Amino acid sequence: MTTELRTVLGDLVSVNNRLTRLAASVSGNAESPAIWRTIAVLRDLGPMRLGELARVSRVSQPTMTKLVHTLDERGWIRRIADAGDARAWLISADPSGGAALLAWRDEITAALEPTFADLTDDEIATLAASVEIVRTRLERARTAMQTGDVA
Amino acid sequence: MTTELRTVLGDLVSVNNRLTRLAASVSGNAESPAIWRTIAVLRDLGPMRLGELARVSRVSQPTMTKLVHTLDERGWIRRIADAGDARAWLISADPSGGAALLAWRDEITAALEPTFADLTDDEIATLAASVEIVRTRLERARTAMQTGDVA
DNA sequence: TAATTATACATAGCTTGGCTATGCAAATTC
DNA sequence: GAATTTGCATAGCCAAGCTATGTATAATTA
Repeated sequence: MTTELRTVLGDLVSVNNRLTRLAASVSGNAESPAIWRTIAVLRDLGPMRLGELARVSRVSQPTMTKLVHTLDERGWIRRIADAGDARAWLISADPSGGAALLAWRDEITAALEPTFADLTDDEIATLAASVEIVRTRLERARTAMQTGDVA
Repeated sequence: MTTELRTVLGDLVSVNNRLTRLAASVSGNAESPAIWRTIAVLRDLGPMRLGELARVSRVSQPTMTKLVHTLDERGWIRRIADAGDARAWLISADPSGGAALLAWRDEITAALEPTFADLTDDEIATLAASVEIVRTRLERARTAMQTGDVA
């Protein structure tokens, strides 16, 4: 029923909010979630223009300009001039950026692992299935957005 | 196996990161995730001292002082003097804060619903189960922390 | 009991992530 | 060729996060 779907969605966002803080705090807090999110998007979806990267990441274009600047300073992305449009850049994840992302994931998963160590195989499968469900909806929201939809 | 657990945990944090942005962007962005997270913690766990609220929320004490100040301005929490310790306050969710939280949840879930509308009952159950799994681990991390543990 | 140490919260000051408004140059359209 | 649209950058603001430090109360201990 719709009521239950809404409840679950609300709980999902709420719990995620706290999990994100937990992940940030168990890592050394060296880099922000926004940095890792941006690299992850680039790795998952491939090189794209700055504006599209902003839309996919659900941040404003100026915010993405800043993030890309920071990532560029770290050497974690490449800016490739877009042949055919002198205004545009293609933003691509540098291998070092991917490596940094993996290192961060290692760090937080190692820190979180004890707390989740007693999960059964079924529970792990449940989490994996949920990740897939949310991932497909994020992708859907992305493509819907491109066609002018709201959510 | 452990490898798969780590992969799932990393994916979970990554996907949540993007979902949090989606939720923030579909809402009017009127208030920050930190505000809602704090009220949610107070509602779930009941009144507590500012310092404990900071630890549970995984933010520093000065950050929580600021958040509580903002929440107080909105009238969404109450500061109750702790009888027996003149330094301490008990922070309690005001009914208006709970109402504001529910209104925000209504807003974001209404906005997200179309994207998730085609979920089967099984998929909804999977999401609900995941929420419960993560919630229990957050609670475990909280109590472990109080006994001096790291994660 | 008086002095010391520890605790609870507040303040100061910084960085980063987020936003809107605006500017500028290149593409596109008329 | 002029006007409009588009893509990114800049400016300037606020909130959330941090560390370092201050201040008052508790707790401890000499």
